[in-house]
Amino acid sequence: MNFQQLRIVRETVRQGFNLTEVANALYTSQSGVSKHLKDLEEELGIELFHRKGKRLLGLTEPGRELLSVVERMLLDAHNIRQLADEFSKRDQGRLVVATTHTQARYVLPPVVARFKAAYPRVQLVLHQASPAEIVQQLLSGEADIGIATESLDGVSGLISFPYYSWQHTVIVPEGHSLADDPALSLPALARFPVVTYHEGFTGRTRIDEAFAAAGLHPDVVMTALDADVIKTYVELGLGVGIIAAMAFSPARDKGLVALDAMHLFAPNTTRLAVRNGHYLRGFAYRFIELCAPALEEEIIRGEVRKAVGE
Amino acid sequence: MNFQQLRIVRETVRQGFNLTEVANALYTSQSGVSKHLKDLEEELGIELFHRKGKRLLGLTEPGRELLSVVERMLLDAHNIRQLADEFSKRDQGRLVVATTHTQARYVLPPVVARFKAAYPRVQLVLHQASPAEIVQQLLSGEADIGIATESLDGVSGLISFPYYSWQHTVIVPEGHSLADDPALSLPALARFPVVTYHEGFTGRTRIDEAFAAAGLHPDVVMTALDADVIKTYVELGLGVGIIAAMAFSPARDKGLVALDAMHLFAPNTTRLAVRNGHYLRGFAYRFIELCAPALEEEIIRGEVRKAVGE
DNA sequence: GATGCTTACGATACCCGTAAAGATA
DNA sequence: TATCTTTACGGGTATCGTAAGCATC
Repeated sequence: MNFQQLRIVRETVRQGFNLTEVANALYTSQSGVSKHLKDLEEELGIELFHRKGKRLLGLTEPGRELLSVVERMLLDAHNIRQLADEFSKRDQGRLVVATTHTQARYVLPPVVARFKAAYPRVQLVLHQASPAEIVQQLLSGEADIGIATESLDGVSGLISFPYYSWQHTVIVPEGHSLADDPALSLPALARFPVVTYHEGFTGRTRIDEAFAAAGLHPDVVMTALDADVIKTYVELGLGVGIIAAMAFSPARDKGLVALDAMHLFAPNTTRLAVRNGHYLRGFAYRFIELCAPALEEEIIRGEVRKAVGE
Repeated sequence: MNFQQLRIVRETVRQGFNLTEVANALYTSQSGVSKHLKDLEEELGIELFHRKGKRLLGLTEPGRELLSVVERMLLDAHNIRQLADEFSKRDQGRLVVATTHTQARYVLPPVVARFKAAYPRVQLVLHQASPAEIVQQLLSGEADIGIATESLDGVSGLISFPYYSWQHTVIVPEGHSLADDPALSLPALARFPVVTYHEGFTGRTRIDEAFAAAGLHPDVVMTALDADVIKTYVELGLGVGIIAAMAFSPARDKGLVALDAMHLFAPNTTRLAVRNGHYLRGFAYRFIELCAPALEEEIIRGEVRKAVGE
């Protein structure tokens, strides 16, 4: 049993049991992949894969049990390297943060600026992605830290922490009739076509919940992934927009007016997540502290430790 | 990085940083051991060991952190093999139970008999040892299951379960004056020389606590590891004996009388322990169920899972 | 001087990749 | 037929063990 064999087992599952793809992904020959799998199966004395003739179809029962252990072992192998770099490279390295448009555009810039100043030799990579993709990138080890308002909570294999709270705001073109309304209400809002986020993005859940609770069915004429697109179409008069409050800036967004909507939609909690059992470099903890000073290294390490194996 | 290197790292610590011993323990050459360690240190870019010239003295800070990950990886490697055997060998294998004299002699025989009948192809090994040694054997992976009344609780890296409760009894030679006493008391007992277990064995703690709470200082003239030795010397008139109740049998121990002592000493709880994160074969769970039917596989697996990494 | 670690070097076994053959859709 | 897996085989490399050299105690 060696690490290459374990990597091949993991990759075989990830690549949907196509050994040619596995070989490509691991930069090796497909004959070697095939042989390694057979060798491992022979050494262990069990079949790890269901086969139909020469095709691999899926994992056997022992294969499934083995896979979970293999995943942990390869994660540990990665952890060892990270740990070594932590001591040998200290302030050099790479930090991958997977996050949504809203965070990347309106929240993280000051954090990133301060981080880059503090750790100039760390290569900071921002992966902009959907909440679901962020989860995948964390689980696969592609990303070290994930930040999003949706999807991060309650995913097995991830630990997430509340990061900050924010609310939606309503935007309309200057001179819109709603702008005169001293106290905006949901029924008033629902009389206009609505432009807002896609489902599963940037607190869209809270928006739908609010309308549903009021028994309203707003006419959502357009959904977008980010506030910039929404603002563009609100300016064109397509409808009223509902966006994250921090995405609106009076100075920048001339021609638009933001209306207070704190009383209409429940607050959203953006969460910050890391993979369970994933060894983080020291500067990763510093990045998290820059985001939310309350999340100190010891707190996060403690949570991760508690949850290992869950 | 390969498994041999990791095994060598672990063994180097276990053997007190003597590479010659490491080579012997792993059945390989000492030059290879030396080279493997250097190769690994070079690959990781850090020093794992403190050196004074050519001698290894101990782990460095990164070495210590690495060791804990290495231990888990090697445990996982072992788990993979166990897991494979579970499917390929089913009812064959080896089960090592580390336990004390008292359990081995007076409690486990019926369990062992039933287990052997149910799993004739499993090699059942009983390691008789002191509670402290049992802990060591569990932690090192030498033993699969540990059973003892002392020491097993609260050891980090082990999970233990209460197994059953029992009490001490007082034994005296036939015709001894204490035998006429209708209600035995601690002061009465303390007037005679006492023969009982060594400290750290078979509930000795409870005995000491009881006397201390009563402000008594009994004259312990002899301590032994097991009840058979104690009985022998009580028969010779050396003193009164305090032993585990299940170690006395009127039919077998002629010449001795057991006196009720339930009201004198607190009850003892014998515990059953397994190593955290250690994959157990199916028959190991069956053995545990034979000991204590309430401890089903799911319960133990659940506890182990909860505690991983603690 | 005894013990213990490192380096050098030759034999071996293992791993990888090319190529051909066999199986599946 | 095109895709995919297995088997066979040769070249390269890494690992292992012997032996010698050199610190440490």
